[in-house]
Amino acid sequence: MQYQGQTRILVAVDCIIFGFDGEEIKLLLIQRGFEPRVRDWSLMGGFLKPDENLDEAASRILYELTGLKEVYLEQLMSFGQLDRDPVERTVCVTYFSLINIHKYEKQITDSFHADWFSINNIPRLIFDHVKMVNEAKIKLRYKAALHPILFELLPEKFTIPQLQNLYQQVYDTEFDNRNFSRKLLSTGLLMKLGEKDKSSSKKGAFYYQLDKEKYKQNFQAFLNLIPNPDKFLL
Amino acid sequence: MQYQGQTRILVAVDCIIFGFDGEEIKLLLIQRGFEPRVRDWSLMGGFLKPDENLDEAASRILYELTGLKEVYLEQLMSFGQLDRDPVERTVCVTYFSLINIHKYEKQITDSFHADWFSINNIPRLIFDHVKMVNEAKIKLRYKAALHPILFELLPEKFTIPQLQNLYQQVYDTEFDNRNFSRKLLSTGLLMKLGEKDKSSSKKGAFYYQLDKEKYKQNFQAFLNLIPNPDKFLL
DNA sequence: TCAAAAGTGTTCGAATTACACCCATGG
DNA sequence: CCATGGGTGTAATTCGAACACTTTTGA
Repeated sequence: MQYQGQTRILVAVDCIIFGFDGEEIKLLLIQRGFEPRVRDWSLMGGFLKPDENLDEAASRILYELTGLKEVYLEQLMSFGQLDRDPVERTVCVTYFSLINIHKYEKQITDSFHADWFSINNIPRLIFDHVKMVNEAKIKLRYKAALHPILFELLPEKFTIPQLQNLYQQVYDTEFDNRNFSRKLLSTGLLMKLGEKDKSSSKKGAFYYQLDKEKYKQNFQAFLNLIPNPDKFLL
Repeated sequence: MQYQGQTRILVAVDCIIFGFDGEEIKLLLIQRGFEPRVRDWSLMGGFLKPDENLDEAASRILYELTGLKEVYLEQLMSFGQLDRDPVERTVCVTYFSLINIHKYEKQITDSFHADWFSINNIPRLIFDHVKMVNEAKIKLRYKAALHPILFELLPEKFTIPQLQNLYQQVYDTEFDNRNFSRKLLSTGLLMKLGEKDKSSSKKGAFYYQLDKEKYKQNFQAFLNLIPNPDKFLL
């Protein structure tokens, strides 16, 4: 049984994948392997299959192209401009993903002609992918101002200066390190480890780890790490 | 030219329409006119046509069923569970809308078997529409905690007690009226009128009006009207 | 005259900001 | 021994929460 007289349309799923290399926020892009616009850079995407729902499609696409499972993945929004794909009318549901860049294996990058690009230096993208990236950046700022999601971008063990740098990149500003670490530690979400990371200073910075339990429980809590958040939202 | 070997799918657009009658938050629902589940209550929706984009489809649907144009309409999210529509696989893009209930003409309600339901007393809905409504409620709380969108639910002229009541309904709590009006007026978004509304008290409450210019400019501003917002978000 | 809602100010405590110095270490 | 980044404490201020009384007027 079917609905009569209605038009069926291609549905695509595209993923905006963020990473952080310790210096900059990065975006994972692939070089398109088919026409039109072969070799142009593009978000990772694919068509929705008849036997999968939207979240499954996003996970599949992410897995096919990065080999990663169980990563942070959240629906962003849908795009349906008539001419957004020159080949054929396609409605696109986008997801944004935060991944630990170090878990991402290099060989996959190679085999799919994928590459990380600094968020501030994105190449020309196909279709309306730039608009998608911009929406994702806005949502990332929103969400990260209220929820501790940026931990998803870091390795298991990280230092406070690393984390501060990450926030500074996301909000494109500088924070006072004393206030930052005080607020951060006051959340009780972090556990200090014995080790130090000596890669970025002679003194070394202590590693911390997320308290997974509290992280899950407090996910809905405000993290008021960002002073004057209204400066940065939308 | 078309993409080969891909499945095309029905795309629907459903609208979650909020109103406020001065007492309660309401939801506009229609009685479905066709099988399956004829006469069951449903969100207003329709299928995406080949010549319209998503926003246009949502506006059209809203217009067809309420006669209203230029109302607050924002994409919520998309739903794609395999079995969400028993007739045929359908991906649904939802929008939520805030309308001034008094602008909504009664005759249209009648002709479409539509009706307003208190948000706290929603009838059984078809498919996954309850899930959609819940997502919309969450998003409404989020958005209204950061942006002055609830004015969209009120008439041109409104009183501060009315507005406070609206916020109290949205967040299902009570606010201190002294703090509320102080914060509200400090935004500079409101202009006091000479008239009073005497319908709800003997003393009467002054009408206010939005300063449209400032409203547009300050749309991105926090309205910290809600104490402890983290209690209410998500 | 009284009941019922509108309107207004102050005080207190907490939270946020601004700010400067010592520490540890590798070179 | 010194340059570099890591780490900590305090004072001043702002901001938000709590709280109670007066006003108006229709019934």
